[in-house]
This record gives sequence, C-alpha cells and structure tokens, in this order.
Amino acid sequence: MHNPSKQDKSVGRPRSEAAKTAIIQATISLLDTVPFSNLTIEAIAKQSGVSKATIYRWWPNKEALLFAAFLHVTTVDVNFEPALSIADNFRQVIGDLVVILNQPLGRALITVLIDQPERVTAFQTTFFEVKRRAAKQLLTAGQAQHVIKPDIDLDKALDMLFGAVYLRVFLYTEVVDTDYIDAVIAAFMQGIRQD
Amino acid sequence: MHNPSKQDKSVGRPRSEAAKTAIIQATISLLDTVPFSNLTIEAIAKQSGVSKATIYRWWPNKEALLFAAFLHVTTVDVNFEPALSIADNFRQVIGDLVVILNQPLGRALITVLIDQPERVTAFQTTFFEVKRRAAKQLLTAGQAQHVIKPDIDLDKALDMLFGAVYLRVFLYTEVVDTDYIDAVIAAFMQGIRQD
Amino acid sequence: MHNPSKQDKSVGRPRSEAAKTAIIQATISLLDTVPFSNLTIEAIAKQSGVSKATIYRWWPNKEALLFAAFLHVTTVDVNFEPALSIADNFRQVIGDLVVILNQPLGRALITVLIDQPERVTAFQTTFFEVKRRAAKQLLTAGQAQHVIKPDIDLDKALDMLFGAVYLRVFLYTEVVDTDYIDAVIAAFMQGIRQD
Amino acid sequence: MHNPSKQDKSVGRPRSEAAKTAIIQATISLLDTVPFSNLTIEAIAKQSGVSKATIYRWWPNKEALLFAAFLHVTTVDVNFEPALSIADNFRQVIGDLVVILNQPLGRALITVLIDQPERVTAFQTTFFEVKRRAAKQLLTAGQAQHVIKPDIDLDKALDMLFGAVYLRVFLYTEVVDTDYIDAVIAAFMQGIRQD
DNA sequence: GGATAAGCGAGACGGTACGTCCCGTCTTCCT
DNA sequence: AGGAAGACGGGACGTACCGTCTCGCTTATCC
Repeated sequence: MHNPSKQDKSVGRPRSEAAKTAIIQATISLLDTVPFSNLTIEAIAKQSGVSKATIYRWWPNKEALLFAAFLHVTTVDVNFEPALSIADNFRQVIGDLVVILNQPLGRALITVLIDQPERVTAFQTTFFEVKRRAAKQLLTAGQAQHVIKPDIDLDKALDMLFGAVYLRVFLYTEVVDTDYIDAVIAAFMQGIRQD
Repeated sequence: MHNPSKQDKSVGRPRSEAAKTAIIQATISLLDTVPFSNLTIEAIAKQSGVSKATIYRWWPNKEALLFAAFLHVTTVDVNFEPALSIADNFRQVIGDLVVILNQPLGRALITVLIDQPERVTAFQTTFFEVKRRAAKQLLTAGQAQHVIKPDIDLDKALDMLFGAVYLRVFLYTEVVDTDYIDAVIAAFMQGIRQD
Repeated sequence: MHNPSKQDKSVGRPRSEAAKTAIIQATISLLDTVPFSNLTIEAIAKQSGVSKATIYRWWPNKEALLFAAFLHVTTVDVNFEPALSIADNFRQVIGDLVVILNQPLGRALITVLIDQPERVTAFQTTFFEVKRRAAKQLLTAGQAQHVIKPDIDLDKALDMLFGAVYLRVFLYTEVVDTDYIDAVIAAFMQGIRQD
Repeated sequence: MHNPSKQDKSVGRPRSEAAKTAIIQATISLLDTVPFSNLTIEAIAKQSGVSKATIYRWWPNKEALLFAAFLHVTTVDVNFEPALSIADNFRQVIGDLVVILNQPLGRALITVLIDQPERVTAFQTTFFEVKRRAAKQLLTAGQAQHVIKPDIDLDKALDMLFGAVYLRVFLYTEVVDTDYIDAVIAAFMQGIRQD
C-alpha cells in the first residue's frame, strides 16, 4: 500500500514540483517566439528562475524536456462518441490533433521526431497508436454496420486521412481550420462510404 | 553600355566551382551519419577541405546550404507519361518522392521546414507545387476521360495521397517500399475511380 | 544586515585560483618564445589547460592579462637602505628594474604602454611613481645631508637616470649588466654630487 | 657605372610610384586613429585604393611598411650649428626628435622595435647612431674647448639625455614641449659643464 | 606592331584566431 | 539531498585578417 502523505521516504530535501512545472511552462512560453533549434537550456533556466543543474536533474537533454512538456499539456485520450456519426467523430479527433500540431510545442515535437527517428518509438504507443487504433475501430465498426465499404484497406485509408492533415499543417503551412477539416473528411468519407 | 541580362562582367577571382561541389558533397555525406541538428559548418569545412569563410561566403547559414545541397541533387521535374495509366503515373512520381524523402537530405530539409515555417515558401513554388500541379493535371485529365469521379475535391485527394507518404516515411518510420506505394495508390484509386 | 566592507558573500562556485595561476604561468612561459604581438589567447588556453572562456571571464583582452601577469611576478616595493650610500641604493633599485625590463614580460608591458598610451595610467601610480617617489626621497635626503647639490632639478635628474636604462635595454638592445649600471650611476652621481 | 635615369631595364609594366606613395600616406593617416597593433593591411589597401597584392609586392609585412613610411617622412640628418652653443644645438636635435616621437608613426616604430628587438639593427646605423654620433662629436668638441668636464663618460651622458626624452614621451605620457626640453638640457648641462 | 612580361584592382581561397554562446558538469553555500 | 548561483573545460559559432592565388586588364620593353 502506498502512503502519499509521507512520500517515498527518501533522505534529503524532496524535489520541487514547483521547479518542474516552472521549467515546463518556460519551455512552452519560449517556444512561442523561438524555434526549437534555437531554444537553449540556459534560456529556460533563466526564464523559469531555476538553475541549469535542476533541469538536468530531471531531464537529460532538451529533447526529453520537450517530450515531457508535450505530454504535460496534451490530452492523448481519444473518446469516440457512439452517438455521433463516423464523420463527426473524425471531426472531433482531427480537430484535437490540429490544435496540438498548430502549437509550437507540436511543431517542435515533430521536428525532433523527424530529425532523430530513433525517438519516434517513444511516441508510437503513447500517442500515434492511441489515435490510430481508436480511428481504426471506428472504421471497423462502420464496416460491420455496412456504412463503410468492406474491401477498404483501413491502414492506408487512415494514413491518407491523417497524412493530409500533417501535410497541410507543416509543409503547406496553410491555415487548417474547421472548413478544411470538414472538407478533407468529406473527401475521405466519399472515398470509403458504402452507397 | 552595360548589359545586365547575362554575362555578369565578373571582376576579381572567380569563385571555385570545385569548392562549391566539395562543400555540397561533404554536407550530403555527413548527413548520412549525423542528424541535421548536430551537423556543424566546421565539420563540413574539414570534410570538404574548404575554409569556413568560403562556406559563409556563399551561404549565410547551414539551412541555406542544406537547401542548396537538396536542390543540387534533386530532380524536380515531373514528367507524366500519357501512355501509362493514372495509377502507374502516380507510382512513378510517388516512387521518386519516396527516394528523396528517405535520404537524410530529405529528412533534414523537412525538419528545417517544420522548425522554421517561414522557409517553406522557398520550396513552395520550386518543389511542392511542381509535383502537385502535375498530379492535379493528371486527375483533371482523368475526370475528362470519365475515369475519375467528377465531383472529387482534387486538392483534398492529393493532400491525402501525398500526406500518406510523408506520414509513413517520417512519423511511422516504417519502410516505404513499392509494396506500400502500390497499396496506398490502390486505396487512393479505389476512392476516386469512376465505376 | 549587509556588510559590504569585505567578505563579498560569494554565491555560486568560487573561481579557481589554480586556473588563474595556470593562465598567468602560461602567459609568461609563452612570452619566452613568442613576441607579445604574436601571443594568442588560444595558445595560452591550450598551454594552461584552461578553456578560452575562463580566460575571458577574468580578463577582457590579452593586454589586461599581460598586466595581471606582470603585477603577479613583480615586486613593486622599493626599500631603500639608509645604511647604504645613495649610489648603492640606486644600484639596488636600478638592478631590480633591469631584471624586470629584461624579461619578456617587461618588454611586452612596455610595448603595450607605448602602443596604447591610454593604458599608462594603470601603471603610473602602482609602478612608475612608486619607484620614482622613493628615488626622489633619496635625493632629497641627500640634499639635506649636503651630499647632493641643492639646486638640482630632481625630476629631470631622475628622468635621465631611469631613461638611460630604458633606452639601453629597449632601443640599443645591448646587454645591461652591473658594469653598465655602475657606470651610469657613476656618471649620474658625478653630475649631481656636491663637492 | 650605374645609370639611374634609364633605370634597371626590366621588362613588363613598371611599378606604380603613385601606388607606393598612396600606401604610405594611407598608413600614416590610419595611424592617427588606430594603434599599430590594430592596423591592418586590408584597411590600408581600402584607404589607399590599392589592392592587397600590391602592398605585399612592395613590403613583406606591415612592420616593413611601417619602417618605409617612417623613413619616408623622417629627416635623419643632423646638422649641428657651430655658431650655436652646445645647449642650443641640443635644443635643436632634441626638439626634432620629440616631434618624431610624438607622431603616431614614431610611437608605432618604437613599439615594433621593442616587441621585436631583432629589428632594431635596421635602425641602429641609419637613425639612432646618426643622432648619437653627432651629439657625441658636439660633446667631444666641448671637451676640447674646456666647456665640458674632461672626465665625463660621454656615452652614459648621452644615454641619460636621450633616455630622459624617450621616458617622458612614452612612459610618463606627459606633454614634452620646449619648456621640458629646455629644463632637461639645463639639468644635463649643469651636470657636465666645466666651471 | 605583335609578342612577351610584369604590375595592378578585384576578390576568392585555405587558414588562424578572435570573442561569444551554450553545452553538460562541477563546486560552493544555503534550505 | 535538493536547489540557486555561477565557474569550469569544451566545442562551435560567425567574423576579421592573414598572405596567396587567379582572373581580366593595363603598361611597358623587346624583337
């Protein structure tokens, strides 16, 4: 049984949660004005009023800190609403995704993942697959209800749906708003809908 | 009389094309083992046997150098083959794209574009739009020939097709080979084909 | 209550005296083989096993470092010995001076002072005047004892005595040994001695 | 026999005297605002409208150029005036010397000579000794005429006289005007005059 | 008078050092 | 033991000059 009042009985001064959150907040706020490649640990320390050593005590490098910051502000959970249509469900999940990707934090995360592919695995199970599995279940259910064509390659379909969003946000750098989301989902549904 | 059209007059010692290509080759070869974020101008100088000053004489920073290196080795032209089917044409263009994206140079380029979105415009017209416009013409022609559904939102469709590829290559970090390309194109065609 | 008189409070890691002395020693030893104009901070860093940043943390440029090194090894104090004759006292102080000037450190110092006259003031009170004032007291005392002519312009006399030494050491680049010192002091005394 | 009119019959375009003097003028004018240690060949080239290569064709380094510039503007000749007194003659020669030393060019020259003693020989015979020999003749003549003490060590005496001036100009950085010159010569004469 | 040769301005080149910034680690004192 | 302050060794930055070189052009002598 775990006793949270007395804490994990360790000698010495306990770590400061305040410091941890200050660091993460500083990271996030600095990314508003500075691209991740120009973000420095020293700037974060100064901004958060924390010593560099404290940052390094919690995270080994700025990528790890970025990941922590990302997970700190990101809701990974995907709750599909059975009452809603498939399209409406997608509107919800894609909308959430776009919000994340449009934040500097999201951009920075993706940057690191592409630059250092070995880090992708850290997010595969906790982030990408979560959304993907849920989406796939949605489509599978749609097939069972005969509203989605039965011979659709669901993996490729989902690559296309999500891929379109990433592409627009990052490489075409156009505003991705509800209009775009609606349109891409409509196009997507048109291709997979069973008449 | 001064003729500004070509010629350039060229006073002083002309720049060394050998140095330029050595720099670009060094950049490319270093990216094989080093992620772009760890690539240094100093390493490029040493590897290419060129002085740092010469690199900075021609490119203001490593991003600009990366772009030059990318364009140096990348064929942007897209030549669609009327004799081939739409799917086969896409196989060709997507295959070319995947080769580019799978190279470290491609990864690095995309990394920079996401980290510093203001640089995207430099590639919009010379790279992304070239491929996109050609692809769109292909689909438009397909509609004229009644092999593509007339009410397809072609822009969204292309976002999905290209997006799927980017997503797989960069974020799912899975091998994207001809099998995958065939499958995604098949799924894509299934959604837009006119029966 | 804050006591600004001494103490300094000293927060953070204290500076390394070992680094400081290593830097100064490296400076001195390099000047044995390299003229000051060819001395580089980078060579000092390498020789002393210290990072460049540490050098710049404590001195803004190599001139300032040179001055610190000079003062580090130079005894400025002048202790005249009442038991000795005026000439013997001068022999002592001039001998000390010649030792200093003959060292590369001394040469370098003088070089800088001539090249950048605005720096002279830094040494006026702590070095030149110390020796000069003591010497002047000696002569004044000699006048009181009627062994020095009363109408001597002591300042000009001292300019001549010290000037002769500087001139020989630096511009005539001849060995200035005890023979020379004895001779110049003899000539000097001959001019001012009261018969 | 050497014919200076037709010159050393060389093939090719002759050297440009205009360039040479422009370089020397630029050197002199730059030294008004820049200490010699900060003087650069590039700045001289720009200022004089000459290419760097031309400067290096004439002088191997900036020290050599400095020497040329110094000799270009300096009259080395010392003409003692038999009609004048010894003191007046000294007033003349010391006055000339002070003018030279007070110019940036003079300072720069001395700086180099101290920093790189091996260069002193280049000026020993052409500059220092010229003045010194003439001064010595003056004193020797004075001894013959019994106005200078016969047992004076003339070399040391001259070291003191000239040394005083160098010391004042360079290390005490005080204005050395005719008042000072008069005073130091008076003091000097007082020491060597035969009563 | 055409060939040959050197001088010249412009400016690129390989190289070295600059002074700065940030890294990740450390040492001190304070909590 | 955690933490703020800040020094430390290290390494890359982007810049400034070094002294040399390669251009196209000019200015002389030589044959």
